[in-house]
Amino acid sequence: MGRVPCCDNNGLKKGPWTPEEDLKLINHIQIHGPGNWRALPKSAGLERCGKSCRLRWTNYLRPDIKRGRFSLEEEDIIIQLHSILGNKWSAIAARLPGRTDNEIKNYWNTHIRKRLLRMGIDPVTHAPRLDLLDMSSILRSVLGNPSLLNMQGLLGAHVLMNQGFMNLSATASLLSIKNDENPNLASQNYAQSQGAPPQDLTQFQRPVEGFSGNLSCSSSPPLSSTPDLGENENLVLQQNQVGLLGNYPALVHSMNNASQNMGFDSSSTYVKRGVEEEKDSFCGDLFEFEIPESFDIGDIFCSVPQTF
DNA sequence: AACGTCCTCAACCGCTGTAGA
DNA sequence: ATCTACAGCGGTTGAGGACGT
Repeated sequence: MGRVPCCDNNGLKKGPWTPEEDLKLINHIQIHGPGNWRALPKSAGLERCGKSCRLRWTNYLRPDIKRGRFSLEEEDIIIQLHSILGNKWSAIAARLPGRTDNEIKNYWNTHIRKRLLRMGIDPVTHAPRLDLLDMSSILRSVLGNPSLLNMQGLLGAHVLMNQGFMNLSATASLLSIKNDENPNLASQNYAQSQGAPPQDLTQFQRPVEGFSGNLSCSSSPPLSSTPDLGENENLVLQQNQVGLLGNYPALVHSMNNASQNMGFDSSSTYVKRGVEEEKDSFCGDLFEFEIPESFDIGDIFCSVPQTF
C-alpha cells in the first residue's frame, strides 16, 4: 500500500492560489525562510498542504524567477541540453537561471516539441525522422540513378540508421544491379548494410572501455560546456538532416515530399495530436550508435567526412 | 453573438530517493 | 534492516483564454 497523499486530509484547499494566499506564503518565507514545508501551512495560516506551498513557491513566487517568454538563446540552450539530458527538466533548469523545471517542461511540450516535429526531427532522439520518408519515391529515385547508391557516402550511414532502412537500401542496390556499371558496388552496399563497417567511420566504432552511452546525430554545434553530466549520461547529438543528405537531391526531394504528405509543410501550424504522438513513438531507435564517454563532441564536427 | 476547438500553463498526482529514527 | 517523513522529480490534468467558424 502506498503512502497516504499529503493532501488527503479534507478541508485543505486545492486549485489556483489567491493573491491573499500568495501574500501569506511570501510573508512567512521572508521571515522564516523556505523549508519544513509540512509544517509551513499551519504556521503561515494557509489551508494548503505543504507540497502545494512548496510548488507555489518554487514555480511561481520565488523572487529570482524570470517571467515572460523564452528568448531564442534560451530556447537554443534548452534544445541542446534536452538532446543531452533528455527529460531531466530539473537538470536543464539548473543551467537556465531564473527558469523553473515546470516552466521549461511546459515550454518544451507546447512550443519546442511541436516545432521539432514540424521540422521532421524526432523530439526524443533529436534525429531526423526517417519514418516520415516516402520510401517508395526514394526507391524510385535511387533506382533511376544508380550513382546515388553509394550509401557509404551517407556519412557511413549504416552505423547511423536502423537495420530496416539499411536493408531497404540494400534491396535497392540489388534491384538496380542490372543497371549498374559496377556490380560490385551493389554487393558492397549490401555487405555494409549487413554489418561491415564503412572505413570512414570506424573511428567512431572502436569499443572503449567503460563507455555505455548512446550517441545519435546532431545538427547543433556542441555545447561549449556541459558540466556535471552523470558518468553514464547518454550523449545524444543532433544530425543536420540537410547536411547529411544535402548532396543527395533526390533524397532531399523525397524527404520534402514525405514531410508534405504527412502534413509537415512549412505553412501548416500544427499537427493533430494523435498523429503527432503516434509518429513520436515510432522512431526512437534511429540514428543511434555507441561512443566512448570521454569522446569529445567537438571532434565529430571536425572529423565527419565531408566527401558525400 | 454564440458556439466549438485548440492552446497554454499553473497546479496536481504519483512515484522515487534520501535521511533519520 | 525496516519504517516513516519529507523533498523533489516528471507526467498529466483542467481551467481559462484565444481563435476560428
